[in-house]
Amino acid sequence: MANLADLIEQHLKRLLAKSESGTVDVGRNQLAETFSCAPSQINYVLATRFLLEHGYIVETRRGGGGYVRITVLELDPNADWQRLVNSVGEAISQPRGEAIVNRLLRDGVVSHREALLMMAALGRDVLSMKQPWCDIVRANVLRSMLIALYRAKR
Amino acid sequence: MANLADLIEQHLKRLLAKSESGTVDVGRNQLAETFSCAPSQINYVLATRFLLEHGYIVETRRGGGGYVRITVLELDPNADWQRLVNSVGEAISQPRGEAIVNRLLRDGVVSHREALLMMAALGRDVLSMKQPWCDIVRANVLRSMLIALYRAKR
DNA sequence: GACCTTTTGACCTTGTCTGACCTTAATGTC
DNA sequence: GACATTAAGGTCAGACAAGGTCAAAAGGTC
Repeated sequence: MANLADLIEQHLKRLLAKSESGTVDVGRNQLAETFSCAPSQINYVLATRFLLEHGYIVETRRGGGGYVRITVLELDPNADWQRLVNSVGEAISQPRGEAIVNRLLRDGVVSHREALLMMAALGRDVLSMKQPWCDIVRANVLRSMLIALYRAKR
Repeated sequence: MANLADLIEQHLKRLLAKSESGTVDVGRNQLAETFSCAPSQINYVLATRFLLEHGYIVETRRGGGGYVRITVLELDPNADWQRLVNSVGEAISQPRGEAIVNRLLRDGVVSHREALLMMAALGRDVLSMKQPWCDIVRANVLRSMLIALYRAKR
């Protein structure tokens, strides 16, 4: 438990816990400097510990004034959302994706227009690829949209 | 958000929001003076944030009494769909895709939630592929969503 | 020793900012 | 009116400031 990646992970999670907004901005190079490591080490930590599946959103920007922004999603493990997001899985077919959207529509979670928008993004011909990839990308898109809705909930 | 270009962008957008006519006239050198930067920095901001695809028209005039005039170009949701869909093209980068969505939001064509939904579907890591394909799929997704919105109009 | 995780370094891409030099328009002078 | 002067804005290459990627080396674990 004494490796760098764990230390950096803890550091970031402490920062997140302290922040009101559930968001921290850090500089990749600066953070690497603090921990005396290669900048790409920061990417490793982000890629292994701050995945969407773990309830984090990482956004970055390059160039002057660039940053790494981490946002924590307070996912309630009992909430229907969590189950919903899990139900998407690694890959999902078009009919199963549409079924999820239809249920959201029926339950009044999304509007008619929102449902149309989601359907439009899940179409087979839209994600014009061969089998396994098509379903994987569809799962990514759907999961990402579900999380966006969840975030918009407040 | 600590870079000059963003500050100047915000400044100009505030001016535009305050203006009745949806137009502002500024002096390039004077503005550069205000922000203590090179005049060409102003051109950089105009070229990266006030393009036609962002919904702005920039006109300038040189010589004595010269000016930079920025006009907000409002999207007409009944007429501009064709052009909008065409502007997506065969392939589109994430920033350009987001610019289109931002414009839809700005002009009240989509709601906040709808915009979030669209953004969620356009993310880099969501369409987890390498270059040209990533942009091609993003274009398909965005085009499909625009068409869905258009159809929902009736 | 096979396998997984961590760490680094070389090289890449994107975004910002400046400075030197260019073009155009208005105004003043003869 | 011709010409010079002055007052704008335009262009572009290049420096600078981030973050991204990937493969290979190093370190742990069983």
